[in-house]
Amino acid sequence: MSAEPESRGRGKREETKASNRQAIIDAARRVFAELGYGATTVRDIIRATKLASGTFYNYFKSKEEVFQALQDETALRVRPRLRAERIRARNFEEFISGSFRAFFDFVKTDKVTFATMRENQDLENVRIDTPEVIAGFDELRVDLELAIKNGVMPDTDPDLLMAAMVGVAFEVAGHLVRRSDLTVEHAAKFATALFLGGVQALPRRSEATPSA
Amino acid sequence: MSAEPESRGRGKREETKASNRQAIIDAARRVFAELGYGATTVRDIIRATKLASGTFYNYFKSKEEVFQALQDETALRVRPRLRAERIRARNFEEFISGSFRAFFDFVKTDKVTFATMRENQDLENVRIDTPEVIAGFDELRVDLELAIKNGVMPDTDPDLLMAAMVGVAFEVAGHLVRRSDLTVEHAAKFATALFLGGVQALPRRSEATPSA
DNA sequence: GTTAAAGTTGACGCAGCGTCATGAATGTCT
DNA sequence: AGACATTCATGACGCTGCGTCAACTTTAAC
Repeated sequence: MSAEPESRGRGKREETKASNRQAIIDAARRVFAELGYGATTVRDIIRATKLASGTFYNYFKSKEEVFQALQDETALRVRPRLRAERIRARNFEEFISGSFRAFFDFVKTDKVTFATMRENQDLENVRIDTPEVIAGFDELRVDLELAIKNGVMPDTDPDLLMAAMVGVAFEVAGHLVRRSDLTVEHAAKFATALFLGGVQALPRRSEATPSA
Repeated sequence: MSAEPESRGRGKREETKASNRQAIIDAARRVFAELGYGATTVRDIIRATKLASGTFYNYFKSKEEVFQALQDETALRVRPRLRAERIRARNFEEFISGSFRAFFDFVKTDKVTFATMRENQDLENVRIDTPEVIAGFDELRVDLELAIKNGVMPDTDPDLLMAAMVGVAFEVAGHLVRRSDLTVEHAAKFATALFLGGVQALPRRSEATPSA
C-alpha cells in the first residue's frame, strides 16, 4: 500500500487542491462552449462538477476569473509556438510570416477554443487582457523593437505596429474560422504581404513623432 | 389649450412611447458609463429613470438590447462621416487615409463613447455586431470591391482586406485613447501608409485563391 | 360619454450570488 | 498510535436581480 502513481511526494492536500482546481476549469471549458460565456452561471459550472457550490469560491472569485484561467491556459499553448517561429526566423520576412502562420494554424486547428475565446452566441465577449496574453503581446513588441534596432525594419512606432499586427491577426482569424474556403496558407500570405509591403512605407519616428 | 410644441400631429400615445424609449436609452448610457457594462443591471437602468421595472420590458428584451441600441446610435453618427470621406476621395490614397482619419477623429473626440463601447473597467467587452455596425462594415467592403473593379486596387480578397482594415482601425484606436502622446494625425498616417504600401504587395485572387 | 385598445405598474415566484457556521479530512507533534 | 491543529468542503441562508402577469390607468375611437 504505498508508491502512489501521483507526482512525487505531494501531500494529499495539495493533490486534491490541484485536482479540484482543474476540475473546475475543465467543467468551465465545457459549459462555456455549450452555453456561451454570457449565459453561463457559476452554478452551471459547479453543477458540472462533483463539488459543492461553496467550494467554487475557494478557487476563483467569479466566472470571469475562471475564464481568465482558461485564457491563460490557451495563451500558454500559443506563446511558445510564436516564440519558436520568431527565434527561427532568419530575416524580417520569416519573422512576420512565421508569426502569422503559427497563429492562424493554431486558430484553425483549435477552432472551438478560439471561438469560445472570441465570441459567444450572444453578443457578449470578453476582453483578452489576462496577464499571460498581455505578456504574449509584449513579447511581440520587444521583438519588433529588436528588429528596429538591428535595422531590419524601419524605425517606426513599435506600439502601433504591434497593435496593427494584433488587430489584423484577430480579425482575419475570425474570418478563418467562419469561411471554410479560406486556408491558413492564404490568410498567412495575405497578412504577411500586407505587412512586408506596408512596413517599408511607414512613417519613420524621426519624421513624424514629436518625441515622447 | 392647443398647439403642442411637440412634432406635428403625433398622437400622445406615440409621443410618450418615443420619449420613454429615449429615457431608457439615455439612462442606460449614463449607467453603463458609470458602472461599466458588466456590472450594470436592468434594474440599475430603470432605477435611473422615472419608470417602473415592468415598463423596461415593453421596450427592450434585455440590457444587451439596450446596448445594441446605443451601438446603433453611435454607428449612425459615424457611418455618414466615413461615407462622406469615401465619396469625396478622388483616388485610392484618399479613400484609405480619409477613412482612417474620420474614424480616429471620431474616436478621439468621443473617447467616452468609444471606451464604453470597447471595454469596461472589468474585463468584459461586448461584441460590436449590431446590424448598424455590420452595415457599416459591409459598406466598406462594397467600396473596396468597387475599387478593385475600377482597377484602383489590385484584385485581392476584399473580405480579408476589410477585416484587416477593421482590425487595425480598432486596435490602433485603442492606443489612441490610452496614449496621450499619440495624435489622430500620426495614427492615421501610420495606418494609411501601412495599407497603401501593403496593398500593392497583396496576393492577387487569380494566383492564390482556389475559387469560391 | 361610453367602450375598446394600448400601455404602465409593482408584486410575485424563481434562480443565482457570495458568505459562513459546521464538520470532515489531512497533517503534525509527542 | 493518539490527540490536537489546520485546512478545506459543504450546503443552507439572506439578498438581489430576473421576467411575468393581473390589475389599473391613460389614450383613441366612435
